[in-house]
Amino acid sequence: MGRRRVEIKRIEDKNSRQVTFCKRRNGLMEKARQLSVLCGSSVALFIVSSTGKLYSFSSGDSMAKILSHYETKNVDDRRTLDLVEKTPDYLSNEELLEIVQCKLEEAKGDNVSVESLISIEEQFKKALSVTRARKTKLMMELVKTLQDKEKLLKEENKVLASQMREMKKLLETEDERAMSPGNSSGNNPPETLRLLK
Amino acid sequence: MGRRRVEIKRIEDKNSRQVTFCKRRNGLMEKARQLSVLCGSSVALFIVSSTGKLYSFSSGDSMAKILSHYETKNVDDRRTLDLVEKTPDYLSNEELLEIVQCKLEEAKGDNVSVESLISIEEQFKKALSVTRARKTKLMMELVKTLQDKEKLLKEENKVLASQMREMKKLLETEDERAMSPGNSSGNNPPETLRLLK
DNA sequence: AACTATTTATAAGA
DNA sequence: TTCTTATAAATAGTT
Repeated sequence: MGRRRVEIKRIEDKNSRQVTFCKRRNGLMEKARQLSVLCGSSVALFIVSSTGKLYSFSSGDSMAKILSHYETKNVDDRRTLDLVEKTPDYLSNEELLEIVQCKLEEAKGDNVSVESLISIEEQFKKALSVTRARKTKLMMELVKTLQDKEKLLKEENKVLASQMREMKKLLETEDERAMSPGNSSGNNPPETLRLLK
Repeated sequence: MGRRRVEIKRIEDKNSRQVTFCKRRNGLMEKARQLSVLCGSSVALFIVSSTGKLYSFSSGDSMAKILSHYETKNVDDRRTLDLVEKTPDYLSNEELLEIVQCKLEEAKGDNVSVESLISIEEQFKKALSVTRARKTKLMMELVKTLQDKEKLLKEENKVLASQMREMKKLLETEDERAMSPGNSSGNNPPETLRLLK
């Protein structure tokens, strides 16, 4: 949406990359806000520029709410995982074989054609494939969710840690002043300095 | 950007809210991806629908770079995941079939017995089973690791938060003292108290 | 930081 | 639901 169409690949020119980053970051944040308002959904967005600066948006009561959703989602995760655990696919082949052999046994006396049995086997295989694919997909999604979650928590951690540092600095500054009140460096007049802290 | 301008406020009609959610969620995810690619920035996006379903995007790379003390583990995760992704087990059945059929073709002119072919097939199946089992195990372990990591990070978070509360309390106490100097239970002289403000 | 020519996203309709 | 289309919005290149 500009003067010309742009390929989605890393912008090599440092300057225009910076400009684009700024523009699109703002756009993305605004879109995130709009989604959360329009649809009443919780949204958390973290952007780290290539220079390491963090920008974040989160809707309403923010991370706490989203994290509480995670709590409930964890239950779902467990359920999914249990389901997956109870589908030991390395047995399915043999099970399938067994079932087919069972059918074969049944058909011994009758005039069931080999062709129809082959077709049955193919059907079983197809069903197995589908199930297996679904299982893999589920697990991949679960892994992705967990990795994203990890990132979110790390970000939250980082934010907390930086707030901590700020506070510590504040406390230390006050301690220093308490120890040597006259020592404050600055171009501000003393009265202002006192008030500023 | 539609047939008419739309105010950014909660959509009351449940149905069109759902439709809008779906459309804008996709749009937002795509925008997030584009930003991360174009500008080489790390982006993490979490969306929770009003019905509680979680959608997330995160750029694969350098988020971890910034949080370097978790880096090595993350790299391992990625590697494992890549490995797993490159093992699409729902194709294996057909691949196996193909290989066996290939063998069958080869053996056409020769006097290879059906028995030996069956044995070859069984061997293939066994190998497949083992691979599949190993893959599942790997994924399960990865999921477990990630869940443990999540727990750990949450703990760390909790600790940080409580330390924060402690500090805040400390700061507030000092503010109070500053506001009413005569009331201080302190060993600090008045001059110091004034400075603490 | 502002300005537009364009592209892109999407609201409403089919 | 999915596709189509008219229009609003975002933004690439420019000033």
